[in-house]
Amino acid sequence: MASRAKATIFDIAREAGVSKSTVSLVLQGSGLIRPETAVKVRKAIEDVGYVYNRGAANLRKAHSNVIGMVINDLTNPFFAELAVGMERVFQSAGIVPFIANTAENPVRQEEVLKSLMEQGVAGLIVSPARGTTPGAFRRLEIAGLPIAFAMRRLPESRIPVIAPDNHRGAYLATAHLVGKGHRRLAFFGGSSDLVVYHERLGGFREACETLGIDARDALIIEGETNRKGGMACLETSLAMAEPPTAALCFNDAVAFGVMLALRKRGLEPGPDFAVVGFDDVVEAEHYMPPLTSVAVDSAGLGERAAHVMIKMIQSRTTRAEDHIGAVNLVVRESCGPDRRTQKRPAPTGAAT
Amino acid sequence: MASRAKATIFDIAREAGVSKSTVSLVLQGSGLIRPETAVKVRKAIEDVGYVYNRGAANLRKAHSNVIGMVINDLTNPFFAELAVGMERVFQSAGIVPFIANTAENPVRQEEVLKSLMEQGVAGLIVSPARGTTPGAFRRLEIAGLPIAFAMRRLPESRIPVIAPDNHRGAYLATAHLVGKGHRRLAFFGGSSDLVVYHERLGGFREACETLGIDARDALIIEGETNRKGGMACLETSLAMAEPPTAALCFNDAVAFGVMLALRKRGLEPGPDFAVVGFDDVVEAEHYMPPLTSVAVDSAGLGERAAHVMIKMIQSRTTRAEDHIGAVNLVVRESCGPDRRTQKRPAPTGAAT
DNA sequence: CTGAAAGCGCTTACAG
DNA sequence: CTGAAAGCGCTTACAG
Repeated sequence: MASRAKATIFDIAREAGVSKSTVSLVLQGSGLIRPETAVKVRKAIEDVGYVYNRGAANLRKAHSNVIGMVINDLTNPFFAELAVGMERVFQSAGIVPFIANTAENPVRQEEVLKSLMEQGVAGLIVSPARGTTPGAFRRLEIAGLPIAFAMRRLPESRIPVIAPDNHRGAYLATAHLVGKGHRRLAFFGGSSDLVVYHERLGGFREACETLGIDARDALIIEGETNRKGGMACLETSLAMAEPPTAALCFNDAVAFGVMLALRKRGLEPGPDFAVVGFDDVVEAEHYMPPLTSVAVDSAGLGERAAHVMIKMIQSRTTRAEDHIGAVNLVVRESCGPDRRTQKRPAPTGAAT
Repeated sequence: MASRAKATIFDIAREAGVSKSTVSLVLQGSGLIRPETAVKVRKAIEDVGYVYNRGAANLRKAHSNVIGMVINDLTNPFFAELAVGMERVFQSAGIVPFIANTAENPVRQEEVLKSLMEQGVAGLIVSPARGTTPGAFRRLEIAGLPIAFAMRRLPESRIPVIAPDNHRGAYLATAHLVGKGHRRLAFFGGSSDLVVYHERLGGFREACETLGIDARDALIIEGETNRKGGMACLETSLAMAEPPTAALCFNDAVAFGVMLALRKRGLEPGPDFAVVGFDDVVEAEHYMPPLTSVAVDSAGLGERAAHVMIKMIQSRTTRAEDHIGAVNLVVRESCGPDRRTQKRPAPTGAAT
C-alpha cells in the first residue's frame, strides 16, 4: 500500500494547461491572476489531490511560517493552558505552531531547540526548563531568531518576557492573610533556583514589611513545588517553637499538600490554619475546603505571547517590551473566618 | 539586528577544503569518510555556525523524520501524558515529534492535519476529536501515510488503534461494586457519540448480566463528561422511585462531580453511596474520600503507540495490529464498607 | 575515499 | 495577466 507519487505544481500546471508560475501565484492567492484561470487551477489542484510542500516553499522563500513553542511541562495544566492559548492565535493567523515538551530537562530542551532550528522556525516562544543556563539561548539570539519567554524568565537575559505579576499576586494574598488577623506568616515551597520564586517571595516580603509584620514573624520554608513539598513544609513549620498560623504557598499543589497534612493531624484548613495557593488551577475551586488562590490567566498570557511574537516577526526584530499580566486573588474558604473578630463573615462566592 | 546569512554545506566545504558531497556524507555519519577528513569537516561546521536545513534535506530525500501527534485536548492531563509518553520514545529514536492540539474540534483537527501534511510528516498518531466523521482520514489513508489512533478509535475504521481495555476496566469496577453488596447500580456520564462510551458501558452491562444483576437494576444515565455532568447524573438518579446505591462513572471528573453533589445533600460518598471513577487521574488519590478508579497507563500507551508508528514507518506499511493496554482497578475509599456484612474492613492502601 | 552534476518542489524576478 | 529560467540547500547516484 505504497503512496502514489505525489502531485506537484507541475502536474497541476499540466492539468490546467498553464505554467508552473501561474499555479504558484494562485497558491499564494495573488491578485495578478485572472479569475477564470484561478478557478481552472483550483479545480486541477483538487483533481490531482495536491498537497502543498511547505518545505520546498520555505527553502526558496528563506523564511517559514512555522513557529515553535517550547514548554517545560505539558502535563501541568497550568502550562498546557499557556500552550493552548498561543496555539489559538497562531492558528488563526495562518501560522503553524508546533508544541514541544522539555519535561523540565535542560538537556531535552537543548535537543528540542536544535530540532526546531533545523526545521527552520521563524520564531520561538519558550517557557524555559528549570536549571536552564543563562547561555542556553545565546546562539539563537546571535542567529537573530525572534525569541520570547512565557511564564518564566531567565536571570540576566534581554529576551522579552510575557509573565504574570507574581510579585503583586503574592502581595495581595499576604495582605489578605494579614487582614484576617494573622501576625505570624509563612511562605511555603519553591526554591531559589526559580526566578518565579524570587518574585513571589518578594511580594510576600514586601507585604509583611508594609503591613507591619516583623521579619522574624515571616517564615520562609523552601520545598518541592508539589503536594509532597507542601506536606513537608507544614510539618516543619508546626515543629517550630512558635508555629505560623497562616501560609502563602508557592503554588496550588503545595497548598493542597498543606491542607492534606493539616487534615492528617486532625486540623481544619481555614479555621485552624489559613492557606492561600497560587495559580488557581481548576481543582482549587472544588477542593475541601475550596482554596483561596491567586488566579493567573494562563491562556490569556499565551495569547498575548503569540501576539508579541507575531509582531516581532513582522517587524524583523528580536526586541519587544515585557508584558506583565494582571493577577487576581480569588477568595474562597481556605483562610477561615476573621481571626480578630472571631466572627464568621457571611459566606461569599468566589470573587472572579 | 538582522540575521547573518545562513551558512550552508557549501560554506563548510570551502572552510574545510573539501567538496559539498563530502560534507553531506559527514553530516549523515557515513562510514565512507576518512576520519581525519571528518574531523576537519566537523570543526568547520562549528566554525561557521552551521545549522542543518532539514527542509532542504527532506525535499531531496522525499521522506522526512518528523511525525505529528494530534491530540484532542492537551489541557487534560490524561491526554497530555499520552503525548509526553510518545514524545519520549520518538525523541530517543531521533525522530522529531510535533504536538498539535485540536481542542476537541473537528474543524481545527482538519486544519491541523493539513498543516502537518504540508510539513511532510512521515506518520501521524491521533487521538481523534469528538465528532470526527468517519471520512476525515480517508484522504490521508489513500495517500499511504501511516496513521495510528491512540486512546480513542473511530467506528468502522481500519486504522490501527492503541487504547486501554475499557471493557475490562468497567467490568472489574462493576464487579467490585457487586462484591460490596450493591444490587442496584448506575452508569453515570458520557454519551453514545464516543466509542469509548460504548466500550465502558459494555463492560458494565456484561458484569451486571454475568453477576446476576437484573437489567432493570442497571441504570444508564448519560451526561457531560465533567464534574457538572456527574452532579446532574446523581440528581437525576436520586429523583427516581428506586435510586441506585452505587455508580460506575464514565471518568474521574464525573465521579468528582457525583461526590460533590452527594456532599451537598449531606450524604457521605462511600458509606451512603458508592462511586467508582475511570482513568485514575492524580487527584483521585488525594480526593476526600480517595476515589476508587480504573487506572489507565496513559504514558505507557503513548510509548507503545510511538513504537507501533516507528515500526509502520520502517516497514513502509499502513497496517498494524491493535494494541489493547492492560487496566487496573485501584481500590480506595469511595465505595465504603461492605454493605452485606455492614462491617468496616480494615483500611487498606491503594492497590497499585 | 572524494568530487562534479542532477534534481527534489517550490518562488521570484524578468520578459513579454 | 502569463511563461521561461534560475536558484533555495540539500542528497544521491555516478565517476574517478
